[in-house]
Amino acid sequence: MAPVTQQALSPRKRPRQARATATVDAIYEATIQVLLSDGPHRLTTTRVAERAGVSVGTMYQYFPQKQALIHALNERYLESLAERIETTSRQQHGASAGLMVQALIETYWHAKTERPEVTRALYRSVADLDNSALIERFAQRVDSATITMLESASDSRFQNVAMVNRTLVTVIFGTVRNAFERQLANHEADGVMQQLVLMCRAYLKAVSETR
Amino acid sequence: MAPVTQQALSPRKRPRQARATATVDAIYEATIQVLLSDGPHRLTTTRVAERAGVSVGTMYQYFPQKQALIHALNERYLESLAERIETTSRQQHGASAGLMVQALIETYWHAKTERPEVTRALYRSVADLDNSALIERFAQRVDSATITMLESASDSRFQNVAMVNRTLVTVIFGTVRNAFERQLANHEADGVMQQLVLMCRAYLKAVSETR
Amino acid sequence: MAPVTQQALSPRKRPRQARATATVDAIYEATIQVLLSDGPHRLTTTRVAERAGVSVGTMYQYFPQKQALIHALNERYLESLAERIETTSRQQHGASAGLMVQALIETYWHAKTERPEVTRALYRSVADLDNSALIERFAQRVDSATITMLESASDSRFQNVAMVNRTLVTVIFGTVRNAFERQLANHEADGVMQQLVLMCRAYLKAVSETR
Amino acid sequence: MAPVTQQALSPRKRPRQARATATVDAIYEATIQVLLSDGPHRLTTTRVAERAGVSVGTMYQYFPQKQALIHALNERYLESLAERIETTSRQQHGASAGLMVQALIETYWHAKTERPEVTRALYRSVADLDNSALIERFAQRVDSATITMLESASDSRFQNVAMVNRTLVTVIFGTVRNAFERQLANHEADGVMQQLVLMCRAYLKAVSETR
DNA sequence: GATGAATGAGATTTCATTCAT
DNA sequence: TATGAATGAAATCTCATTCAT
Repeated sequence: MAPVTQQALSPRKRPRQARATATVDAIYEATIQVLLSDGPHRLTTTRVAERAGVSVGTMYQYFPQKQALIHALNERYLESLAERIETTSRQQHGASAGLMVQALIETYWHAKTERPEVTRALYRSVADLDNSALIERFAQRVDSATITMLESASDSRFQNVAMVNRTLVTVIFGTVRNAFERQLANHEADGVMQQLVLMCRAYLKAVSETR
Repeated sequence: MAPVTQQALSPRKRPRQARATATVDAIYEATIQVLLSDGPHRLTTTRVAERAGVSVGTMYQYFPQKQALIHALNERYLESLAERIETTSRQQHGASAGLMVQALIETYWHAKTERPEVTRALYRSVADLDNSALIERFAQRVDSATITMLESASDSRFQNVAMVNRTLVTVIFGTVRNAFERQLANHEADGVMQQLVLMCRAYLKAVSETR
Repeated sequence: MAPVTQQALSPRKRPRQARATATVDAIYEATIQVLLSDGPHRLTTTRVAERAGVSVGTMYQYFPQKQALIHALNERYLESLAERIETTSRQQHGASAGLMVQALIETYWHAKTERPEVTRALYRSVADLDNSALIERFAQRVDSATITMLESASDSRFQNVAMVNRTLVTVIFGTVRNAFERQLANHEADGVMQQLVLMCRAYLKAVSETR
Repeated sequence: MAPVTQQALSPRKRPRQARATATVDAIYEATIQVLLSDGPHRLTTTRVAERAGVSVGTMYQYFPQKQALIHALNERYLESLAERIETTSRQQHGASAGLMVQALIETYWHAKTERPEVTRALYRSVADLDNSALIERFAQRVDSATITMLESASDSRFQNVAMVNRTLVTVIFGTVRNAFERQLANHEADGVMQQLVLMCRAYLKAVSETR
């Protein structure tokens, strides 16, 4: 396998013709399908190409390495996740802090559980990929959105909003992932999510000054 | 690759002699080394054997499949982690609930961060392994220990101790993993851990009846 | 294709068992066969392995890259060529300068023409290989042998033996190669070789002082 | 790859318009560039087209096969080389034989060294090409020109002018190539060229009858 | 004519696993 | 029992060539 350079992770060329765009989309979709049906270690370039209904050669026109595929997939996923969180943050602007964390938790949990196999596939796809840059970018977008939200809370004010935010985000994202991966029964998972809301609220009350 | 059967995942034979034990240990150590230095996709049987100073043939005496290696590695790790948590749980028996969660968080965080590369290597080794059975067993040991601990709290009593425990464990383990993986700066990570203690205590206060 | 590092050009491991030695020899022989029968651009790793009667995997145990094969082949060839020239140089020690160049020309010409297809195959195999290091080493061995020889000439003495030697070697080797590659008819090539002897002798007479 | 037929080696169509000529020139130039910067095994049709600023499709209008490109390149090169030699031969018509060989050596050496990378690139481009026909044609043009020249020598007359000429040409061209490929230091190469002149003159004197 | 997307055979290379010694 | 040579299926990736737009 060729060494993975940063540059090699971005698509080799942008599709210029309509045909090409369709091809790229088919490849994305096929990647997810293969990840789901065959698992990450059966995610091979030939399999993806076959499932996408294109030749390997075509795939390599757009993704110069296998890694580029997975990278692009994660990029897309984190992109859409960030957008959902930003949307929630905007919607909760000016609400009470309690409602904010509740909305955040729900958004994230839904994002992870609405297509659970996709989530699982993505978690597992990552093993070989250095996606710390992606994560970093994602974290910054999220932090910026949630801090803005928290600062607008109608009922609370925080001395060290950065730390409170970092704590909340770390706890919520970590807990959701863990609940997801522990494969809790549905009612158990729902219970944990409710308790998580409770917990975050108790925390917010403890660290906020009333406005 | 031969299909992975459950039976095939356990070492082919238990080491009976001192020499054999040393060999197996060398193999474990070598696996971690290779994982760290070469990454999971360069974790090959030849490389591990070479690093361990044995021949591939010998390695296959102890681990009938490559998967068995990784499986055994994770088993060992979770085993020792469970033991540490059980120890902590015993030590905190009868303490206040607040001290309990603090001890739990510290134990888990230390376990993850004292050899961070090993932790990272193990996280990454898992991609292709179905380790849900391992996780399940680990979770049960932990739950049983922490529930016993929580029930002995000197200052609190919980209506639904199972749920409270599940919540705490999910939150703590999830948060720790997330803090670890986000690669927070040291002081940030420490801050989050302190806040996590705070948060868990606030939660416990909210859901407990004074004894 | 992986980038060609210098290290990668030497055999990956030395054969330790008799079986392994036989394998390596078979591979060398097969490489020449394929080069001859299929031409350099049909020299593929699979073809060589097949012809050698081993699996590709085995071949890669000994030659980590396709280039390593060709490199080894050239190394072997230049090695034996250098030996022949050294032998000739020793044999002509103390002879007349005229006999020396005659012997040198004959040796080189025979070496090139006794298995002409092999010679041609090797010339063509080189296109992608940076064999300047090999050539350099070869040139030094040859220079050292021929200078020693020339200095011992019974009938001549040279002011600047290094230059005379460099000239002779460059002219002889170049002319032989060119005669070979121009595909002259046999009698034409023989004629040129005889004239070359004549020419070198005339040159030697012109630049030497009688002893 | 389609089998290479002789007919397929000539450009598919002659450029009739100025635009077409420019395109073909750009392709030639690009071929050399790619050969120089990427080496012969990275000489791909796509790369050449890209460097030439045309599409692959367009390139295939002019060169129906990749081989045709290299063939045409060599043809062009040998063509211009032959012309230079013819020019020199005409200029030296009637001069002394000594001046003739001197001029011939200088012409050839300059032709090879004025753009050394191009020379090297061309040498390496040839591996897979059967260019014996080209060489043959080139040799005949050269022979015819140099024989005519030699026959006009003011100071010498040769019994077997064909053989003398063949010898001179083979020696000079072979030596120049070898000096070039051995990568001699500049002063060494210049020295060899001067000695070569000396040598050829000594030879001519030995084989000629004074006129 | 020109373009460049698509093709797919085929090349290189890896690596889990076996088995003769 | 230990060794490590051998295996070969399978993976990644390339590139000459075609052809729809």
